[in-house]
Amino acid sequence: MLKLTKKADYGLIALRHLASIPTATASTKEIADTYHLPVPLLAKVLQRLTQTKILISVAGTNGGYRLARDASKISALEVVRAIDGPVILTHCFTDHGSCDQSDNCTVREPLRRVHEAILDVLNRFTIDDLAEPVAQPRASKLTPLPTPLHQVINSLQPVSN
Amino acid sequence: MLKLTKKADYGLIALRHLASIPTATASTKEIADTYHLPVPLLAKVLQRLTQTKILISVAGTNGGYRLARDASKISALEVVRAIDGPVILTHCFTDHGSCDQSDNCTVREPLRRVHEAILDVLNRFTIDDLAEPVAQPRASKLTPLPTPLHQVINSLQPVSN
DNA sequence: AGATACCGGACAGATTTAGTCCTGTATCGA
DNA sequence: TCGATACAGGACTAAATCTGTCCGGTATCT
Repeated sequence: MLKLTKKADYGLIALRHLASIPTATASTKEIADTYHLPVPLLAKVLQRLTQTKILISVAGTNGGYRLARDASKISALEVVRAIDGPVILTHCFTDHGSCDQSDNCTVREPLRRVHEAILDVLNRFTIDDLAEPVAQPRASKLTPLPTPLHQVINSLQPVSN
Repeated sequence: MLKLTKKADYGLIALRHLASIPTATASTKEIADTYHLPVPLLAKVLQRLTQTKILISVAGTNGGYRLARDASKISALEVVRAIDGPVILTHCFTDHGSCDQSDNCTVREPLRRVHEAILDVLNRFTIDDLAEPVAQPRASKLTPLPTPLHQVINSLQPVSN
């Protein structure tokens, strides 16, 4: 759980590809072949990205897709939403407003903050970031509950959905 | 996509409940009744939390569950992992090491960082935070791509899985 | 004992995701 | 103008996952 769908993966891979190649344009088949992705599925993903104004499609021979704007202006959040629909951490948010009839779902507000923090991470991450891996190795020690998250979360820019 | 399962929700609700009540102990039925949750399902969740040393179970009449340690020492990440299994942002990480045979899955490393940032958010968030909602209204304007995430992510504590 | 309550596996239904198929339309180039 | 290329998009199937139920079993308190 709490994972991206393969479609979202494929979308990010494709966008990164388009952001990296000199021609800036590639067809579904080209991209699918390069990364060994199922063509029809990738096609659908790219169509969706086109509908949501992230890609521009060019029909006909030598056609394909290209980014609708600069890679630094396309956030991972936008991509994920376009492909998978709205991001939902807890069911409370969407369903019928409140959990069951009782509004003693006391965790809702606190979870909203976690939710927003995660959205913020995705919102800040752009296709540009994907295209240029920093690739510096990092220490890998699990630090349990390091610093209070309150301030961290409170300082974040609100992001809906 | 990118959402918690209901089980994880239930677990968090139950833990928050236990952290809030004076007796510090409650049975499955009590909790389920309070929040209108399906008893057998919640039971399974609580069992899992017991297996993973987050809860302590007390059998017999007037038995139930209580937190195995202070609420401030139980992170949301730990809970989610206990209930839903490892958190996986991209399939690349887990599957067969590399996507397909080709290692041109160029997005893997960058996505790992997003992944870690999200884990970090969950890791810092504790049951304690759940129990004390700050409940201050916040401005809600979507700020697209505010600040470069590079430094933000680089400054985070590494968390595996 | 007997009632309460946890333990844990097996199982069924619903939902979501992954992937395929097929028909249609637009564009380029010969 | 014809034909190949490539996008558009709906319908459909299969697999995986999630949700929820049912059951017999064990521990503990009164």
